[in-house]
Amino acid sequence: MVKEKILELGEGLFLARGYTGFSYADIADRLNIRNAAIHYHFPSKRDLLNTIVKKQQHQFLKWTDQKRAENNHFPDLLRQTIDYVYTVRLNAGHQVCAIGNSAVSAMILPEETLQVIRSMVHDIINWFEEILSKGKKSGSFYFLGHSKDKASLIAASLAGALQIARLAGENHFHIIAENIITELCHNPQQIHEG
Amino acid sequence: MVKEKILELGEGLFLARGYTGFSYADIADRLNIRNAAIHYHFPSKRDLLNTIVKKQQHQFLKWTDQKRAENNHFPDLLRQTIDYVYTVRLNAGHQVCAIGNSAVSAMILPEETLQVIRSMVHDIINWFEEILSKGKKSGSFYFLGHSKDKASLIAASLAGALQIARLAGENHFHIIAENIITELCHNPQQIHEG
DNA sequence: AGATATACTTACTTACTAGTAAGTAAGTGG
DNA sequence: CCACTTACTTACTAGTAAGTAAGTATATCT
Repeated sequence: MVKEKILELGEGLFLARGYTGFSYADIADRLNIRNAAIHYHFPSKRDLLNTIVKKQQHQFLKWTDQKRAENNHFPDLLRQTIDYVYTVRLNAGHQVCAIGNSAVSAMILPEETLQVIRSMVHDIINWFEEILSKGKKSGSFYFLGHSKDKASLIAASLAGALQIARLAGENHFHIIAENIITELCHNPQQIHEG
Repeated sequence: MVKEKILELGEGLFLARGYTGFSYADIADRLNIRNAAIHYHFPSKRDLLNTIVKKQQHQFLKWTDQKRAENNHFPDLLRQTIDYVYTVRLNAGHQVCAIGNSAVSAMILPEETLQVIRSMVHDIINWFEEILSKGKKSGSFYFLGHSKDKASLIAASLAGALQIARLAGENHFHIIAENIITELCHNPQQIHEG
């Protein structure tokens, strides 16, 4: 379906070049259709962007629901989340995540889209919080302070890591991600007990 | 001087709206001059952007040289760095840092500018590394792994924090920044000694 | 068979983009 | 005082942006 392909290409272009960095012509050229065909499916660029971010949010929420049911080991769940939300963007060729991207365009983005993005930020932080607090209780994770604060720190770190990786090399992302996981899984008592 | 004002406005607009998110007209309108006057000082938009990022890099390097000479307490130095590089952007009204911004525009930015940005990424990471390794030796900081890796984690976290703050509220930045500092300054031995 | 909906195309408009060419007023140097 | 520079302006061009109006082929419903 063409509509689906427009969405996929639009998503890729948005995450790779930002809202003002791509045009309907970019999508039309790649699909070998005319500019107006995109307007048929998405009357305005705002409509397109809105559909893209809503789709992303929906997919993320569906994914977390599924993972919750699977009842995985918490460090695995963290790793899987990093893969699903961030590493995918790294491998898709110079993309950054929707949050980083939207933050840059925030002043130009339509309010409707910003509301979706804002709720996505909370969805991601809440998901990390859920993993972290459960993982802390079960003894898999060790960290100071509130789970919520640690969750937003991790969300910020990974969004930033994706950007640094894009400028300074892929390995930066993997190093940062491993650092986050190692720190979380490290029991401070272990150093002084052995 | 007009040239200086163009640079200042250009910097603000770039950090607030991204490279493709502002035009010469935006600057011209604000300074009540004509579009062509900007072209007189900066023949192309690439020239303008290049001057902006080079200026930022120069200022940062000058700042770190000065701070090195002052011989501050390391946690204070970290705090001052966060203020100088990031909090300024937060207070300037919905800006993000040059790294986050450039990462989003990376595919459209001229190679010349990307080279400056890439070296800025290294400058910032190297500066954090310097503070961290010295602070660790002197007993102010406690962390696992290499200083270099921790430095890039902190640079990523703060860049991401600025973006999350822009979408979800200023307090997010301060919470994340405090979390980073608290964790670094926390001696794991202290929990089990008292 | 006729009406209607779907999924486009062609051809266009309006608005804005970066960038340029030519001219000018106000200084500066010899 | 004349040549030249600085720092612009006016007026433009070429290209691209989003968006629209009108037409068309194909499939579906009745």
